[in-house]
Amino acid sequence: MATRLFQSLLEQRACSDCVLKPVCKPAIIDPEQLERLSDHVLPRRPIAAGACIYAQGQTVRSLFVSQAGVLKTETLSAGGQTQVLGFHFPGELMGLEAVARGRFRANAVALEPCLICEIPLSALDVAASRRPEFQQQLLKAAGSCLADQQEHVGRLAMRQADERLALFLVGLLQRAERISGREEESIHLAMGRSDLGSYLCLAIETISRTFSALRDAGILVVQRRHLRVLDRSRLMKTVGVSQSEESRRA
Amino acid sequence: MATRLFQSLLEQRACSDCVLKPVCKPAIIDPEQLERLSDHVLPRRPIAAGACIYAQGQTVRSLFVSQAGVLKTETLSAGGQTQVLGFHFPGELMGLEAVARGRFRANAVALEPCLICEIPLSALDVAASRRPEFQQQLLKAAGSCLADQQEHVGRLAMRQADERLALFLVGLLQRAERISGREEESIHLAMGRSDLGSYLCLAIETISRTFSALRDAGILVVQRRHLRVLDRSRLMKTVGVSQSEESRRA
DNA sequence: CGGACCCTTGACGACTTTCAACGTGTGTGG
DNA sequence: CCACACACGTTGAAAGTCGTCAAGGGTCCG
Repeated sequence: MATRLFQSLLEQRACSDCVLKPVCKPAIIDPEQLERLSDHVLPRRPIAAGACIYAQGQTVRSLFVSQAGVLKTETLSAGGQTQVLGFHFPGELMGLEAVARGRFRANAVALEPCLICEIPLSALDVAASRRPEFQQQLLKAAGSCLADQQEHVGRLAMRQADERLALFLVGLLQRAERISGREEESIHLAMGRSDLGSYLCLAIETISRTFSALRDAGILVVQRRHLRVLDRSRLMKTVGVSQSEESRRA
Repeated sequence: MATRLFQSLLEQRACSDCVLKPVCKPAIIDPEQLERLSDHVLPRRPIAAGACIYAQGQTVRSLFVSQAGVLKTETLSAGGQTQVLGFHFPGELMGLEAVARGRFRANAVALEPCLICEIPLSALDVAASRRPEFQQQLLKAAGSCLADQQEHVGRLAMRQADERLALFLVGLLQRAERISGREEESIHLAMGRSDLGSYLCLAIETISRTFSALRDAGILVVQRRHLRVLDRSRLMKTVGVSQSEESRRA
């Protein structure tokens, strides 16, 4: 065990030269904390698209953060159907929901080639004992995950399909803009219609139709997984004001 | 600030005589940890039904655990509508989702008379610095919240209304049985149809109709908020096997 | 006893799902 | 280099479920 940690120390790369550093908002907010933690983060590991970084039922030994690339988490429900629980963008902590029971509750699958940082649970303890404030950071990261999940519930509560999808797209825009720091107008969807449908609890046909409706309305340009936002204000307005409500008011 | 903490120490009651102790699984798992923490938990406070223990937008200074009584958390969305995000049973940690941004994202409202434990964030720090393992407990509590929320997303993914409601009821049964330690057959709903509908993303009429359907099927006895489970196995079977699927197979 | 609130029930309409067929893009093999 | 297969995405038509509107019944409290 100690040898393993030692080995990881040998192989480590400092987080200070990690592209994640300015991005890693939810996972580790304070760059100073990052330095502390860097002693115990395993080296980043490249992951192929479609590969699994952890699987439902496995024992939890580490948490994960993507440095580059988007992942999805999905559970296999009783009926054998898969349910996409979330998408995880660079800098977002993964696996926390598993520590309570000690086993992963879902598969984490790379949607595109990824660079993954693995953080052994033992490293968290070490980091926390060295720097008590680190616990606060960790707690904030946990709170952030929880807040994300709650936001998703809020999305699902949007009754109409167009509201749900629009809210999701706005979220994507904002996440991308937080990273790049500038206003974005194009969106690349890392996930297919199938994953999107499962995530938003809509049939893939409904996803497709809703994209078409947004296209016909002149709000989006849709080319498979590449989107361009033509009318940002109307996209925002779609959230909370569904088509049916609009037509009812007219 | 220090005075305030000091005062809380004077008023404190030991968690060791807390009815929550054997119950407090998600919040603080190890009774020994409870002792540690007890030095810094504010005295329990009785809360009237309908009262608010924290409100959306307020600055977070403490986390909360109910000792007795169920609460709901709800957000006011842009449209002025409220969305129930969760129900919180005794022993479940509340407020964690707020620590990331520093402000509560929802109102926490008592559905019945409650006894609430308030845990100042500063107390968490103190407890963690005294006992490093406490961080693990806290992390598990956070993971537990996250897992609960994910389970709820899984519920919302159940397409049919009867599946969602049945899954919710099964969850209630299991929670009650975890606390009492014996098999329960009656359920008391702390929440009205309105909150239930918002939580499950269904109209209250649909909730009502679904209850009636379960009653007509001989699965439940429904008397307002008091339920009795007549046919547990068929209630379980309703989860994952909706009426329409059953009739389709027939 | 009246009123307010909560819950139930019915009818209708709208939205989404389902089933089915049809493009389109990509990759493999000839 | 082309042909084919396969996965992915789109579109159409029909059916079903749930939401909305409306009315009625039950319970608690003043």
